[in-house]
Amino acid sequence: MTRNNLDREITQRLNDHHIRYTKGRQTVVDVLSASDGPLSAAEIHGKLRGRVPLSSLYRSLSVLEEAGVLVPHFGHKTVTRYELAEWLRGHHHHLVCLDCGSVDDIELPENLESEVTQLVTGIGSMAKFSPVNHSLEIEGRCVRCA
Amino acid sequence: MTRNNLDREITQRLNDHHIRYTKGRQTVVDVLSASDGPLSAAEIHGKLRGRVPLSSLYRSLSVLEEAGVLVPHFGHKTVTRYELAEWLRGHHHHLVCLDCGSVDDIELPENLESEVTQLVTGIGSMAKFSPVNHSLEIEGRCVRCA
DNA sequence: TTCCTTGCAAACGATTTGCATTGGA
DNA sequence: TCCAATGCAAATCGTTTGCAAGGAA
Repeated sequence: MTRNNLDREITQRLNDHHIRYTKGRQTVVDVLSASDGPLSAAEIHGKLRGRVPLSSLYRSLSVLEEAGVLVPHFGHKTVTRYELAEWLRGHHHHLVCLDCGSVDDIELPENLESEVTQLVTGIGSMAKFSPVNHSLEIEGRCVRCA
Repeated sequence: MTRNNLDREITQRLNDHHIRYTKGRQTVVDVLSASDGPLSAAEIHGKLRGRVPLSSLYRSLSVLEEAGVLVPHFGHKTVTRYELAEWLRGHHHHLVCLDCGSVDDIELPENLESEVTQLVTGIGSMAKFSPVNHSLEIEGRCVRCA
């Protein structure tokens, strides 16, 4: 999705939720959309050179999460990382490096992804569970740490 | 795995690591092996009616994690939940309920599981990533909340 | 004895909240 | 104007750590 499209979509969505798309919130979205993996509040804070106070960041994050713009990811450690929601960022899975702790997104080719979806559907009916979404979390070593 | 087997395996493993399998640590393992999903320190503390102080629980958990007996699971929220490691508990995936937050384990029939494994292997070579383990996290609604 | 484990209390780090101020519709 | 959004500082909550006491080898 182009940056303009992203902006339009989000503005729209926030309007629907009667939430303002303020400068601070745009900043958060900008940083996250430029990232290739989920980021924590502290990481975003760092990328903004501390210009936005942490408390405001946390507030922006939770507002954007409620609106369905962001999704939290709980990879490892005590910190929560966020990324753009699927309808903005596309469906993907995660590669979690056991050594450096980095979390990278990965998009599967269509055929593989549809296999996963079928699997999930099957599991749902097998377990009397109604799947809403899924994520394949793969732990291992990234290229840098291998 | 029977409870006696479990005990023997763990004792062995801890011996190898020069770590004592004390009463407190056994208690933690007992509670976790009786559970059908990962539990947080606070939850274990509750099940033990507060008889074991939280700080000791946390210490037991981290010792058992280092020894490879327990594995942390970061489902939702800020709390870390633990469960027995795969070599004790068997490989499985997670069903995370979006409403009540419960995390249930699910074991896939062999054919489905091998599909997942193949997928993971494929993804690894595709992404220059060395998979060590994987987990399919399915979010949705459990029977109770559906 | 010697080293590991435990309990308690204090310390920490991530996140949340109260309150006064600022800013946008 | 009026309510939502922000900044700051204080409060919370999960988790970790220092230190003295208890236990096993």
